[in-house]
Amino acid sequence: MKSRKVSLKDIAHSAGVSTALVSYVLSGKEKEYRVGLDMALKIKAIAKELKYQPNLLAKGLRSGKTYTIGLIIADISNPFFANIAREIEDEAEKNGYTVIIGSSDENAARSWKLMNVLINRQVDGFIIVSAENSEKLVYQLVEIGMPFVLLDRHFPEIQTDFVVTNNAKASYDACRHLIERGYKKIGLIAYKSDLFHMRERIRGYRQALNDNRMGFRANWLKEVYFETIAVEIRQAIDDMVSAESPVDALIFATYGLAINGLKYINELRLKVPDDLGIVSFGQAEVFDLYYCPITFMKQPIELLGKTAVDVLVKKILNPDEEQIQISMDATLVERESSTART
Amino acid sequence: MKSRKVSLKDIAHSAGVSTALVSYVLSGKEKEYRVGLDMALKIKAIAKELKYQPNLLAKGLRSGKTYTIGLIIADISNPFFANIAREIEDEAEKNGYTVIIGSSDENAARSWKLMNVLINRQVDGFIIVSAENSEKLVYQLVEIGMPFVLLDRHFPEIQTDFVVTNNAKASYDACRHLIERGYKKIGLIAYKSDLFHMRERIRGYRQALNDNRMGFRANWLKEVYFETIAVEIRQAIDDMVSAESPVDALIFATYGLAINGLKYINELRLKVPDDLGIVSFGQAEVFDLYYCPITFMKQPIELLGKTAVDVLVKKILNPDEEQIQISMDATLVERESSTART
DNA sequence: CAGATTTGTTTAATCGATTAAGCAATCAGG
DNA sequence: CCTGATTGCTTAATCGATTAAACAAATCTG
Repeated sequence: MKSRKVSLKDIAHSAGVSTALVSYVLSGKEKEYRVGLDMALKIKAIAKELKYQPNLLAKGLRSGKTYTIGLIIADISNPFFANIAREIEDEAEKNGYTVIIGSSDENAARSWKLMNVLINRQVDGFIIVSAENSEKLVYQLVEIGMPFVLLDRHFPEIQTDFVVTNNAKASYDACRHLIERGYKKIGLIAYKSDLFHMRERIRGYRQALNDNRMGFRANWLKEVYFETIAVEIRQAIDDMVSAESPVDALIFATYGLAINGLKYINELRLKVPDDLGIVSFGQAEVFDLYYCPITFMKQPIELLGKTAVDVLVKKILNPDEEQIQISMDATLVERESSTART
Repeated sequence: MKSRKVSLKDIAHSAGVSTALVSYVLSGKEKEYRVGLDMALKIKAIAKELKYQPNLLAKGLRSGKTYTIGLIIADISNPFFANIAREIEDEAEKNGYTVIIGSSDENAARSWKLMNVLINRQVDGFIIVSAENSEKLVYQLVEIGMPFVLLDRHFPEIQTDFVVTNNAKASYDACRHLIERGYKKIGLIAYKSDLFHMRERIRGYRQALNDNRMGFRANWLKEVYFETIAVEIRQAIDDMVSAESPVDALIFATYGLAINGLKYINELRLKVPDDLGIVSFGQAEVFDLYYCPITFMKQPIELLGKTAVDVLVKKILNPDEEQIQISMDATLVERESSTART
């Protein structure tokens, strides 16, 4: 049963030739190394008969290329990341690469550990959705000359390749949309974070309010900690709706915030959009199936994933390629949760 | 910038000793191979200073162990699989293993291709959520003596290790629950599939109807093709609700069916649970946030994932371990979508 | 037909680690 | 002081592939 693995040597032996010849033939270099036609055929036949499968470890060790991409994301069980992972997987396969995914839990230490495991496995490059305070990773990758692309989030003060959404604009558009629909007191719930994409989502919102001469109150903008989201978001919403000047619309800066927020809004029996208009970031089936389908900023997930892979592959093939920085627009998908105020 | 990688040889050179010694020390075998204490310390110090990182390809090549698990699932962007992948990832890490995930798209050919890529990468074992008609994979793995565990689905006619949910019971419980709540004409929408878990879900449903002397009509049981789910499910539901004897409750056999079905039910403006009681398999945020939270059969995702890894690791360590076949119960989580009929 | 060229194949080093076997030097015991 | 055990380290083979260099035989050239 346990038929030992078939190696080049076995084929060579069976054909009565050296392993070199077998290698030449099976790696398609028969012309280049002028292998005899009949011998080439014979070797191919034997390889097929023995069901030869190359050992990619050996290949990688020798060649220094593993055709493997390390993907570090926050959490594969978050649909945004799961979807993007799927796109990356598919695009990578098209390019002959395999993807190894790791979840960082938005935790810099875990990211660091993951990165090292993957480096030791000799991945050819990284696609990274950065966790907070993980600049160190980026510097490390630069230092060892490892190709990488930041996805979805980047550090503006560090020069790197990246593929991201234009978050300030997305947030601006979300807010402006609510304004146009007649909402007057628009709140935003975001994560408490120094990550640029989150700062941008906050900035875009503030900007839209300003540009449209809308009022703003401190309790309309809430930043909650990722780790304690469940409790904090309740306080945040309580505060936003019960204040002397309660919000009439809410923007959720991420999918996770929306899920937690909507659950509590349901508990409070607030009706969307009559009591509260909603626009959210992220995307998932839940936005369609909510009793009042949720207006959301649709990020170009497919394109983000595909582009990240393409950029990375380009970088792997030519590390001296000049820096590639791509920012894509999100599009607003209007549903009933932001129906016009009368 | 591109500081070449540090190898054992570099450390050996820097310490003025042979690579063997370095290897002994860094792999913690200093006692066993009686390395001098001061030399051991010196080597460790140099390794740390040079920031030595072992090349896992070389290690794997030499030792025949890569501490890598191949995970083949239907689709990482399906929350059920994403969640289970996450559990597997975490449990694998605890055991010192890295996971490589591939999505098969419920496609046997793609599964086969994926399996081979992973075999070539010398994974130590597989966790597989089988696609239809992929018995061949199982036979292949058995033949080459590769440890593996089937997850979520298994082939009853093939003796393998597996970790699954007791689907007949789950389905039975789902149906009985609806019966107990006073529903009289209960339908089931499943996938058209020979996969055992799907047959079992259908069987459990039929059994529950029988045991409770409930009526049954052919148009209450629909099987739709995975590939054409979006159109087919509309026909199916049309047929089920508009027949001369329309259903008053519906069981969705999977998450994907539920999503598509609920969308159409919304379109039809059918009210849950008044027009239609619902129980679904699968699990996701959407069940909580639907206007009428959905009663569902909660599979023990965490335990399924964890157990699959544990079983696989056991098999890897001791391939002659006797067969491990584990079936776990799903629990019914009651929400408003199956509120009692008056 | 001698020398140059081409053709077809082998030899052996290499990637980075592991590990069995071997070899000095030191030490203990008689 | 000799013998045998112990300690500390080195040598070299190995995992499975790649590939530069060498080599022998066949073919060409003038």
